[in-house]
Amino acid sequence: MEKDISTEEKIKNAARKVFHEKGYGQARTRDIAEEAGINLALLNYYFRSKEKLFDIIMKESLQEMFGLIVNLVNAEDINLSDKIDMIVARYIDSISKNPNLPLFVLSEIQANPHKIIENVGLKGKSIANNFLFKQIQEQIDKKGIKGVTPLQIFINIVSMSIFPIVGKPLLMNLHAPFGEKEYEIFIEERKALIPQWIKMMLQIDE
Amino acid sequence: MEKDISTEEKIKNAARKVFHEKGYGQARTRDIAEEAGINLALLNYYFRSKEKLFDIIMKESLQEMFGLIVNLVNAEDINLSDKIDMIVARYIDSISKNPNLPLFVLSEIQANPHKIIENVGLKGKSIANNFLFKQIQEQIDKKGIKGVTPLQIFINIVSMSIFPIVGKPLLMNLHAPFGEKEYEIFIEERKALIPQWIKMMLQIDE
DNA sequence: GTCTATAGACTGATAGAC
DNA sequence: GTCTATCAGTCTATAGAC
Repeated sequence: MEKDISTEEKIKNAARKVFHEKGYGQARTRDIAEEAGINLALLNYYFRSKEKLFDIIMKESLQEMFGLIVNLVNAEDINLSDKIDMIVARYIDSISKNPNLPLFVLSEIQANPHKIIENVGLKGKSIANNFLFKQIQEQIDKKGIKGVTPLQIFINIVSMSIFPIVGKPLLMNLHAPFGEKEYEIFIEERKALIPQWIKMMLQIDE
Repeated sequence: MEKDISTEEKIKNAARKVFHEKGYGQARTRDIAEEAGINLALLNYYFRSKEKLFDIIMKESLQEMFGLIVNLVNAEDINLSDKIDMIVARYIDSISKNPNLPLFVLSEIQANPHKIIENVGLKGKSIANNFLFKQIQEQIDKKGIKGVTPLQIFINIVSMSIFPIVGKPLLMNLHAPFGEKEYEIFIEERKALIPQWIKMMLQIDE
């Protein structure tokens, strides 16, 4: 199935998988080479070093994690209620397909905050002053909700969507009996529940 | 300030710090020894190997993360509303003091699920059927709330409390201008807001 | 471009003196 | 118990053949 893609792409796919699973520290270039079905030397031929390969994967991973909802957040032709539905659905679907992504990004930043943020280009970008925040603020003002900011609501959306997926192994071991099937149902239920809860917080009536 | 504690304790404190920051893979035994102010050989004298030392720290970390609220969750003499307040406050305070803890635990489980769960004793324990879940279920039944389970609510409490602390570095870089001071206020606000939101979900009137 | 073989650096762990 | 010195293994990276 990966017959017609370039060697470079094969290595990147393998690197993404291994880095996401093990993290930079525990990932071995040999693992990546083996996973890609090529020789170790070839990895350095294409990417010069483990670190350079990592930087590329990290940059793409950040893109993957935030690019997901950037369009949605900034869209001016979608009303707040629909937008909440769509952000939750998109986050849960996307992270479910790539469950290691958030923990990879977050823990690498924790292990090496300066490097990731400076070298991989995250500096200066801001999520404040986007259209979604404006829509939330309008709703807060309209209903006279006290003490709530758009950022708080946004963090709630992200928290409630991502955390149960990030914590899947923990959840499946702590809440027995909880098999794959039960977990899937649990997440599917959340896809409907989270928007309801967010709208409750913002007093959006449907 | 650490004059009267044993060498063993000094090493454990150093190990906890280094492991929590860097994770197992990127932590070096030499870093731990230096942080503890002792020689590398002494680390192996007390703990035989990096892995054994890690297992001890991981066991304690899990204890730290869950032991926190076990008493609270099982307490039969605290009503649901107060319990929600206390769980949120305790989680936020404790994780704020030890912000690397959750990501350390979660990402090590991700990197090595079998090992952590089997070797470090997490198997068989269940959070279902505790008194908090019973209290939440009663409230759900009483109000006739549809489609919501105690587990969903519990995950919401944990998600909304932990995630903003875990994601602090990201948050502080993505939502400029956001300094230490602003972040502290943001978290302090959440301490009051999260219980309100949870009670909203459960239709608890105060 | 892709391989084998190996250099060179780092890391965990131990031997042995005190 | 604590140290210095060092080994043995592993890892990244490269040289060089094809």
